[in-house]
Amino acid sequence: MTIKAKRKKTAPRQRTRTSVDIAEDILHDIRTGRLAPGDHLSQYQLAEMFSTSRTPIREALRFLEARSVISLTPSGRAKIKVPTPKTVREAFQIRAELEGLAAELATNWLTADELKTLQGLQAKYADALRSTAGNGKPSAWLTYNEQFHAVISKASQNDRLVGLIDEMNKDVIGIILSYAAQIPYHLMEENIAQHEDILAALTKRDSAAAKAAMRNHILRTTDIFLTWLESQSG
Amino acid sequence: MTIKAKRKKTAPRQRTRTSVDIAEDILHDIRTGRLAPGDHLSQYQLAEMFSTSRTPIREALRFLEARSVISLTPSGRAKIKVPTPKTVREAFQIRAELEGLAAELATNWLTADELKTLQGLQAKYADALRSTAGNGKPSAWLTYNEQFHAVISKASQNDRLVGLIDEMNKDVIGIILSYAAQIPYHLMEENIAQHEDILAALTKRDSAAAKAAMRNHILRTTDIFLTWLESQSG
DNA sequence: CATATCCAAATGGTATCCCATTCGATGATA
DNA sequence: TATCATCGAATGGGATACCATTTGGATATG
Repeated sequence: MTIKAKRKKTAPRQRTRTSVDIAEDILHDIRTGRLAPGDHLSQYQLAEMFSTSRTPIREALRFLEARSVISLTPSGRAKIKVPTPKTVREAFQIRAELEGLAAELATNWLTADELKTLQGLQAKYADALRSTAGNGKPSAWLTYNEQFHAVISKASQNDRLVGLIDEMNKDVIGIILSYAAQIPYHLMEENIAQHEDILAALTKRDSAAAKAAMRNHILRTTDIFLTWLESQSG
Repeated sequence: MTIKAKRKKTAPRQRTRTSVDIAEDILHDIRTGRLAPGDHLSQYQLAEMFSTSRTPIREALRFLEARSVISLTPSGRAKIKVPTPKTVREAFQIRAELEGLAAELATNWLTADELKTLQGLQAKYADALRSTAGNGKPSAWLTYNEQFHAVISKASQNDRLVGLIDEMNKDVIGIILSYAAQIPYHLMEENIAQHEDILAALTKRDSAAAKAAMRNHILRTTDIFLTWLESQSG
């Protein structure tokens, strides 16, 4: 009773949304490698894995299907989509456009505070990137990179755009970026300058330049990444 | 019996995917006005409406939630999102960028046949638009417009982009465009010239121009539409 | 060894229950 | 009369059990 009452006060509505939460959890498991692209997702296994019944699992799978994270075999089996060079390029092409637009719009809205935040993130990003030059350490700079992009995205003031970018990050890009930790430093180095370019354009309130810099940044990174990826597998 | 047997032969696998079909049906009902923005969707009512049980309905709702067609109240009630000038502008801003990219990419891939198709559609579009100058007839030209954009989108060869554009069309844009039949002709007239511009750029294989023309077209149309909409309600 | 057959597993859908929360109308009170 | 409290119906999320169908592999057979 007491516990129940307390729970009501501290977290009044944990009631709903579990199926969406499960979808997010699955996404997270994909990002962290617990579930791999190509894996088949059994509803029963998932139900056990998340200590729940099939009902919410099925809803979560629909959710992921709508997000095109999974595909269904003709028989209905859910399979985690496998990124190919083609789909990666497609996704990044779109992301370049979307984030370019975000940068363009953000130019009008970024506050002095946010610009300062971006500068701070950029400094930490560059530091982290340089300090991991040798070792293939996990992902210190990955976080700063994500935050850098997130601040700009949010500042676009276009909620739907923010949602779309976020969705793409969770769905595809994030999975891809998890490879990024393995890319040699010298290939990533130019990213620092690209972030500087973006920052400079934003500071000057030059929306066209900000857009161009952001597009260029993402497109270049795509090329670097795909070239590296091919050099690994080929 | 006979009918049932026949159905099994002609359409062997109507088995799966009904929940997604229901989602599409709901979308369709929204587009055609049977369901209106702001409506609350009761799982029980929908189940009855589609002669099915709650389970597929719930899955369909997740699907629509992932597509952000509906939003959930804190209690979990599904509500069809109501487009506001802000969200409309947001959606079209994104669409302008996405279709701009599609036009840019399509420049490299469009075949002579497709260009011819576009010219044909453009002629029919202009005709239909002019012939409905007076009366607020339903939507003869709407179809040609959709097809015109669809051909370009497909020609981008970026499947994910095609999916995104299609999704946006079904989710928001399509609903908005249903208003378009009511807009006076003189406001729509310049759309003909804009389509010409796009077509010209595509014919000249000028990807930058095609992109710019497409963006301009969509952005202008957004302004016209929103201005008109405000003049109606205000 | 190749092919045909059969069965277990998994899926989608249906039908009920159950519980917690929310909504709404009814009725009490200031 | 207006506001508030209350209680029951409606609704949503979840858990099970069951069924028909499809798939794919195991098994049997030529």
